[in-house]
Amino acid sequence: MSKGTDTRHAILDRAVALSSRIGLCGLTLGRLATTLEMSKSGLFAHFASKENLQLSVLERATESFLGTVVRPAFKAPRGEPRIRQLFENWLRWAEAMNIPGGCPWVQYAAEMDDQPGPVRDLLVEQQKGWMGILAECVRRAVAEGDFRKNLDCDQFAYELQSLMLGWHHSARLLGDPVAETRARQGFETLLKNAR
Amino acid sequence: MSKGTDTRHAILDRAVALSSRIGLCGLTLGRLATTLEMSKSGLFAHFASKENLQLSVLERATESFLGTVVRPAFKAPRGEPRIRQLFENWLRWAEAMNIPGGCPWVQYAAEMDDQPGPVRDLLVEQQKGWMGILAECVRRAVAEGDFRKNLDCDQFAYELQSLMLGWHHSARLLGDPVAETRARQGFETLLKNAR
DNA sequence: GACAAAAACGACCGGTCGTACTATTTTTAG
DNA sequence: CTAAAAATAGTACGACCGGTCGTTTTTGTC
Repeated sequence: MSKGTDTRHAILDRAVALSSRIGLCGLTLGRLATTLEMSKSGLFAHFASKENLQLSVLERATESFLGTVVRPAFKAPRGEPRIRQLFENWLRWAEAMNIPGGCPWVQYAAEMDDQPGPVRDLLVEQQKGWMGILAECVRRAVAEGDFRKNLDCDQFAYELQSLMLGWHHSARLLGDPVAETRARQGFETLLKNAR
Repeated sequence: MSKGTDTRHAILDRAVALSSRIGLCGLTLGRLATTLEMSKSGLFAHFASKENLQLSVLERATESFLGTVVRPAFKAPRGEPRIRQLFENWLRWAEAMNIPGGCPWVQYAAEMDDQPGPVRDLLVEQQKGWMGILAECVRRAVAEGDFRKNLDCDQFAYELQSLMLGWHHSARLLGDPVAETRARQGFETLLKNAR
């Protein structure tokens, strides 16, 4: 790997971590450069524009998410076990990837939902993709016989996603020590109702 | 009412609306002043600091929330009807108050969860208060006999809050046309499991 | 080890940020 | 009606924003 792509990766990893705390808009070239101990202009040269940097950050976050949450879960057997693993990996991925601000998607989703443009468009596409993966796994679980035949799979995905957002809110903002227990219990209820 | 407090209210109403789209950090004095057609310094004089403005915005948002969501719901009978009304009012309050960016709390929660300071502290206090109201209503519903005796009321509040966050995500970011239907269905499931 | 290409740098641009101080206008009370 | 008080506007500030440019340093190849 050439030096260029090497630093680019380092920049993006740091950018994902930083933006998980302060958002994609709050992320500034100067601040990012400082934490990387490099010059702002040197950093800027890799991306040509801030918007391009933001898009690259989103792409890097997806790579990370797929590699840490999705792909490992697909090693688990189809059906309920795989959904369990997805949930479990999701709970862990931010800390596993040393992302200090918790799941970046939660941050990005809230800040971009009223900021039209290419960045939002990409984010929406990525989030729809994730919801699609989730729903597909549920459909698979129905096919496997783990869940009842008449289950509304998109509804299941919706409620699971909601639980994850709720966990983030409760754990990160409110600092509730039992947030994870609550999320787990909600998840079990969700499963029970699906069987 | 004196002229001063009058403009102050006008400023804060506009600030809540604006910050629902761009957040408390993205909210700038200059931009806020421009939309109000007044000078930046004239606006600034009302608050003495940006942090103070942010705190005032939070207080104004709570006033608005209590007046639009909570108090009207408390006119409904104790128990399940009141919880139903809380949910219904919550779904409507952003548009009812002409807040263009959807529920400001969702925005604030995501952006402040890693920004220590008085603003975050106040927000956390407010959100805990809201969760407390929610849980208290559930406890009341148990006492009324609408819900089962062994219901975990805090868990109920947690899952209801999650549903609301999920609705915001699905409706505002993904633009899912059935988001509200999904939220309602999740709510009904929640109620059914609680009876 | 020479040398071109790639990468990183420092200085600087116009503009906006929050904030401070002063001046002017408007509101209010006697 | 008028003078004090309150509200608003004007101006200036240092810091930082995204972005440009020319220069220097590093890298990879022959």
